[in-house]
Amino acid sequence: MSTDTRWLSTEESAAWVRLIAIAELLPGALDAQLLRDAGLTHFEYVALMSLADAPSRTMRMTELASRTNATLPRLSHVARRLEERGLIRRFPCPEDRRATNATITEAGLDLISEAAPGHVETVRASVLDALTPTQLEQLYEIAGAVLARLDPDERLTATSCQFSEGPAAARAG
Amino acid sequence: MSTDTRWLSTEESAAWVRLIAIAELLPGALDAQLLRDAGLTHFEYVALMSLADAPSRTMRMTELASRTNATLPRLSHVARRLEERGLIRRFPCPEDRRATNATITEAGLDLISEAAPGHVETVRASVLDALTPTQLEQLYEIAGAVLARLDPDERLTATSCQFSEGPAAARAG
DNA sequence: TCGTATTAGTTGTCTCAACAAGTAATCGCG
DNA sequence: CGCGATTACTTGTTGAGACAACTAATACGA
Repeated sequence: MSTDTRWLSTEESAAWVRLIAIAELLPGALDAQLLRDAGLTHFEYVALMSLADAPSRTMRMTELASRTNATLPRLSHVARRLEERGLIRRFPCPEDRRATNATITEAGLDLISEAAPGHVETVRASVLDALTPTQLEQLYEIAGAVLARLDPDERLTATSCQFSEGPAAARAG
Repeated sequence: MSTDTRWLSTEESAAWVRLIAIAELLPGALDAQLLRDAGLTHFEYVALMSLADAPSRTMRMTELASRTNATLPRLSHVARRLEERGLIRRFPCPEDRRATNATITEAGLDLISEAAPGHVETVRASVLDALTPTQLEQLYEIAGAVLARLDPDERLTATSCQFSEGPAAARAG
């Protein structure tokens, strides 16, 4: 019955409580702003951004699901809704006709281009602007160490560029 | 149209992507372990722990909702399910008969006592054991700075002791 | 080349959370 | 008092995600 549990020290408990509070609050804060200003959940925003950054603005459903930490059924439902709104298009993959490719449309690019500034502003206001440059570096290292446990094959962090002028640049291509 | 957006630098973007990946993955990891080993969601576990740590193991629904970042309707549904399972009990508050008090039962205390070691083990395996003592201290400071933005009145971090021998101690009381 | 296993996605079912509306008790002010 | 406003909570409805079952296409071994 393993009564030899290594309980948390005061320091560990305090840090953990704060981390879990962030994990609880952050998704809601991001969803709230994006839903209010662009009618998109954070998940939909990330999915659209991933497509915008992909070569030919196109990606396989499986690949997109992996990058966004979604199950394939979940992505399938979300993709149907985004397609109904005209933000993406789906078509069978020529090379492997089992597969489906998703492409972001012009309307989708328009939407994320409009949404990006407000989202970046929220990211700054809720997190980044609260940290010193030193803390930003520390956060990078700490989060890297944690993700080595939570996401060993780096599915979620493989995305090249989620911000800067990503969407606008994709636009020009 | 505010074209003067301060886009994220490379360092900011990298740290942000990692943080958001953690916020995405951590709740699922905690839910998975607790559901598998104790039949509880992480939310239910935190709610029960909050009650176990409260004076007389009792708390007002509104207070509990605030501490767990739940809306009152959500907590109401969850409390009904927990009550049906015999893990908590609800009764009208004597002082203010609009209010409802929730108390954790003996069965509830038993369950979280059994669940706590496995949960702590998961917390260690997924986060804490990946960090050096220095990084733990840095995480504490960083998370504090972020929560000053996300949770200004410290609703989520007000809980005294979520770990160590909290539940067992409450038991003796 | 036939048949089975595997891969890729979609669809259906159930559970849960968000939102809105409803109920009941208390407060506040004339 | 007494009546509207507020507070505390519950209930009903809608929508989204998890899981399992299903379809379709490909890979591969005999």
